[in-house]
Amino acid sequence: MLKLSKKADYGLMALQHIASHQFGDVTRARVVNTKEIAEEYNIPVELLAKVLQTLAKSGLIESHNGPKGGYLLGKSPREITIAQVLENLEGPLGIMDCLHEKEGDFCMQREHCNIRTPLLKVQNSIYQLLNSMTLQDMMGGTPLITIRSVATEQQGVER
Amino acid sequence: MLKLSKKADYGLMALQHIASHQFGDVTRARVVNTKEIAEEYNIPVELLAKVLQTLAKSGLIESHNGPKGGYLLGKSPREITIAQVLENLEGPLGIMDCLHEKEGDFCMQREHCNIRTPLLKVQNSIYQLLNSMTLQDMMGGTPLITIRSVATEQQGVER
DNA sequence: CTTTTGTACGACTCATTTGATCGGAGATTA
DNA sequence: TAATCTCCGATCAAATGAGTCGTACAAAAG
Repeated sequence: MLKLSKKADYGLMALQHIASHQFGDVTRARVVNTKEIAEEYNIPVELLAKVLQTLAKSGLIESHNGPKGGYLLGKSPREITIAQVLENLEGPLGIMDCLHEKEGDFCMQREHCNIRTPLLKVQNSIYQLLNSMTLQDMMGGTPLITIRSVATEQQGVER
Repeated sequence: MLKLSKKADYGLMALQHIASHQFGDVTRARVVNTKEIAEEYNIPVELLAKVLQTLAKSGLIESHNGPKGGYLLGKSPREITIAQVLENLEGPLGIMDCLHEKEGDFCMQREHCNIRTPLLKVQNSIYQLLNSMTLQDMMGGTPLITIRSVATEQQGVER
């Protein structure tokens, strides 16, 4: 129920990985390639490649072609929110079809629908939640060796 | 993305309908049957029937058999939350598989997963949101007040 | 300049989930 | 007691998503 798609999962993992390596050593930001990420997290390479291509197309990451190539973050980790990632990979998020449909394309129940208004509020709240959490916030919670330097210099999620 | 299933939609509509008719006249609570609801909202009768059966099995509504039979609310509208309805119809809600799996059934990425912790917080926030909104809030009476409290009460990740 | 290595990109196939349907069993009213 | 209306479990078809394959392109190495 309300489960995220694999593409979304893989995309978030990859972004976290790229961000960690890029900010672990700022002077010479490491370019990470698809194969490296795929092997690290046991993700099918071709599928991950497709995900990264989509993210690159939207500008969240930059692709560098050729040998020694790979991906680099396109924006600051503070500017990349979970909502952005999900929408880029899976289209606009809405808990109901009719909440983001165009005019004249109503669902069968629209006429007497009695749950549209309350669910719209729920949807907005969820979006606000996802849009308030950035990639930066996601880097603080996992004490990995490679990103320890990052964790010490900036604390992530505050509540 | 993050779309609710048809069963969930139909279930919420039906519950709202049942609650409205029962709440409108408490002394002789009207028993509404499947066909009536299906026609009102243009829902396939057989599918709606299945949804109502599931809800009845969990105790959220009571089924009365025979002619003049139908369904009745099993609990107070205040005690029925959206989260309860969704979980009864679609199983435990989790934005990721690994967040409610049993021991020894880890996903492939679990070993080096770097997004588990932050996403767990997101999931908890969403659950809290859905569990704080009741059927009472969804009824026509005073939707604005109750819903607004939910939106402001959301315990998201603030920065 | 040629070769080699690795990425980018599109189309395709397969599996899982979801939506919808059918026929039978049980219960209540007349 | 019989007829009618409902609940209920099992089954089938469609849609969505996960994953794969093969080709084209770009850059570093020889």
